[in-house]
Amino acid sequence: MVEKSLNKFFENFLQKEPLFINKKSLQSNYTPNHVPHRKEQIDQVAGILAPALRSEKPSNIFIYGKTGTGKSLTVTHVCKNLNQIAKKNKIPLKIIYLNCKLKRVADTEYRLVAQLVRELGLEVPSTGLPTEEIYKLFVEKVEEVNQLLVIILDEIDQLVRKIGDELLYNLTRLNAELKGSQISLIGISNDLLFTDQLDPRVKSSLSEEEILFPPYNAIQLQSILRQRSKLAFREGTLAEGVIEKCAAYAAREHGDARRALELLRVSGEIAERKNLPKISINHIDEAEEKIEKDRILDITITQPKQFKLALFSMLTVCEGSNHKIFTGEVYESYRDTCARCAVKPLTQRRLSDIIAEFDMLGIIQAKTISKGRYGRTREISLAIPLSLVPKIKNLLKESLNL
DNA sequence: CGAGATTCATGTGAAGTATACCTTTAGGCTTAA
DNA sequence: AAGCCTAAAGGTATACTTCACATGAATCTCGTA
Repeated sequence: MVEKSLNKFFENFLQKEPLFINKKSLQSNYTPNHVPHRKEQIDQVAGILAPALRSEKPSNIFIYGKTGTGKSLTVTHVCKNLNQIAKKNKIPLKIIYLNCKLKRVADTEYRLVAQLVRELGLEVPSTGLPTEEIYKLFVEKVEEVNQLLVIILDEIDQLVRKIGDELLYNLTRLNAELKGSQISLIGISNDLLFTDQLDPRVKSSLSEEEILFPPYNAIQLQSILRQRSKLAFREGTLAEGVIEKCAAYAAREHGDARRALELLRVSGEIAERKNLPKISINHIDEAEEKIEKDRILDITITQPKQFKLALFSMLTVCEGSNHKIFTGEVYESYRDTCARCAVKPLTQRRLSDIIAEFDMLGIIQAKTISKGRYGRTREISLAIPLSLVPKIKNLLKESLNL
């Protein structure tokens, strides 16, 4: 019985005209052949990197602009082309892209360099070696072939905020040790004021060239959406005004094109699931909710155990009280939670750091305040919709065996 | 009444510890000459 | 004697703990008007 209805469901699914022709073109890692409204920046990046084709070291580049202004896209687009030409003409050129905020991948100096070595095709242990040694391995591996190496460090601001700018200094200094090869760095930052916090030496060598990416305006966003949706959807799937609304939503958030595209894609998925032939304006609101929800759920389930416990405690305390909550309360609740699932609790010192990390992730907002006679603490409030709290708590409960 | 001292709860930095993993080295065993 | 394997020794990065000091405004204290 069940089998039969399931069969039918899949049959129907197959017969249905899909809304999407090519969903990939709306996903955030997609690189279109043509990048609109970024001609100037593309030319700049290309101009700076071009000497690589003559085996001269290109200047380091520092790129900044808000999220979704096409920074990564532009750079990968240029590099893709550069790589093709280099390959065709047998020019030794290697381009490595690294996202620095990935937890447990590139969030410390050791791990970042280790990751670089891995990209060059050499397995290295996750811990145990001196950082010096890792640098040495890296240099050796680079020197194996006389080549130019372009390293793209995305979201570099997050990394430096966490571990300082020494890493960048070391990287820029490596060129002095290299004989046949040379390294160029491309730093990408979402924080416009980031360079101010850098050591002047690092700053001057990292930003030999600087490129600013301004936000897209609503008109530009619309044209981007049109271009991509032509690839992604069957004709006539978009109701009147859908693109305009997506663009408007994204323009409201400092012209974030990534968000606009995501809105469109998720709207499409929602419509498809509902068996509707068209995407309507209402789906966009649903999509916005879903995106936010997915983002938060994704962050929560990928946290390490102690972080989950801490989050669970914060949610519990927040639920139970209507005022802003403080570190002390969270810690008490956290200890209870630990006791319930037989985990040895961390110290308050450590919890304090964990809370600060959640603040960075944007799950909560934490502000240190002084309550005068009653001490000093963090004032914590949730940065997620209240309606989501029970769902997250359940998820956490499950994964913690509570 | 107001200036300055006090106080509280926790932020925060530095140094120390536990753990998991790494390489090196020394000793013991086997093997081949 | 040379080669190979193994286990101990000695090293590192990372997550965490311990210790000690810093913070900063509400509250208290006490001198003065």
